Amino acid sequence: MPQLSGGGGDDLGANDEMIAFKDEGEQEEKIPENAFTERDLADLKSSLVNESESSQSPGAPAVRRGQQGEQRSFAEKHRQHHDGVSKQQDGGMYKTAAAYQGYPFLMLPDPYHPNSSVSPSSNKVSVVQQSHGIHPLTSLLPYSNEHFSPSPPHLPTDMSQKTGVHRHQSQDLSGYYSLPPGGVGQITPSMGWQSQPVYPGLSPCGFRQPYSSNLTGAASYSRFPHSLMLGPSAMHPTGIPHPAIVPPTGKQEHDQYDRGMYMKPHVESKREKEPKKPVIKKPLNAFMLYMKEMRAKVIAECTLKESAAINQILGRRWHALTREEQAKYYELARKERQLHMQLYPTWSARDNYEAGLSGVAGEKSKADWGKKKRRKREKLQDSSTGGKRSAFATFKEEAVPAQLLQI
DNA sequence: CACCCTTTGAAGACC
DNA sequence: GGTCTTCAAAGGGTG
Repeated sequence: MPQLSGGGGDDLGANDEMIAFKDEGEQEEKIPENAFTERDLADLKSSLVNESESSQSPGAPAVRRGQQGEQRSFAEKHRQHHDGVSKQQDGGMYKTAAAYQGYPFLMLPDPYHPNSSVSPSSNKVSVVQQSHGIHPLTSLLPYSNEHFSPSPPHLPTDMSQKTGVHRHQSQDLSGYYSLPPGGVGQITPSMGWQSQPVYPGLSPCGFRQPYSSNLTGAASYSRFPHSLMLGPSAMHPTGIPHPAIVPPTGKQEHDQYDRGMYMKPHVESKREKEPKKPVIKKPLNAFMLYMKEMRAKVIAECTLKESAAINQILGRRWHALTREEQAKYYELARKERQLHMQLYPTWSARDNYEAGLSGVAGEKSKADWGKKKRRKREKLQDSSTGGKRSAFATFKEEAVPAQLLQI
């Protein structure tokens, strides 16, 4: 059963990792242009995506050599670079945190201002605010500034009401069952920290932004996500319909979700016969929340559609976020976890370990389960000599448009 | 049509 | 306790 990590220790999720992020960015920023000559071709290729996204920044070195394989060892790198590289760029914002002294605030000046967080041109990919894209739990969160208040009203208040939590939720749930002022409809506006337009009109991918997004588009978002249209299949055991309960249809779940799926059990006509156990999805972590929000913009800006490539860009952007910016997503994620825990106190991530394979708990045989595990293990073993990285490089080479690679 | 790819983070499993 | 594995989202690509 998921638990809050040490009550309060969960705040901001992973500070350590964020520190690492900064280190990464720092390191990437500081590495000389020619430093990558030592890197393998895969690294070079993989860096191209980043270059493509950062090249729009005037003056930006557009060099971010750190790659996924290296991102895990930034603490070490940090030690190597810290003395030499902490000379600039901290902007004085995080001087109290030694680990952030070298953070490259100039590295990626957040070109994705929130005004473009909604891409009218993207009808397929949702951002976190979009009704069809709101994560089951994300949609429940009141994305108001209160959300990030110094002393968030999460656990104590929420838990204090936990006795009746399954029936009458606390304010966290009000965003779902009855929105308070500043509920879901204000999700995007609340992301005001992103609203500093930087290099307006210049796409992070080196292209003029092909759209002029604005938040008015979000106005059309359903203030009451499809959760309110939930059908019986999405009923929480407590009787409260909740969108985190996903019909166990594997990949289909997304489509169903996007269409207000919970009231459409017939979508899965083939498997209709078998009584399905609803699958309660994991709460989204900070990065997932970030991805949901930013995906549409990246797609619009980069004219990319491959999620893998987009995720790479988003991963880099995530690292480029300031600590404050990330902290807000960590806070959102933390609230999601709390809410999830309140709604599904008996739920465990383990529940989806097997169910997730097919979307139907227990549908997949243990043999299949083991097969997948084995597959991954083999992949990892292969990657010890570049297996994963090679696949990564290959993917990028093929998936990332040539124009992006030529920047 | 299931799975892969790709990202980060959380949580469970395992040693 | 540290490490490994899985799953969250997303959608084009692949076999």
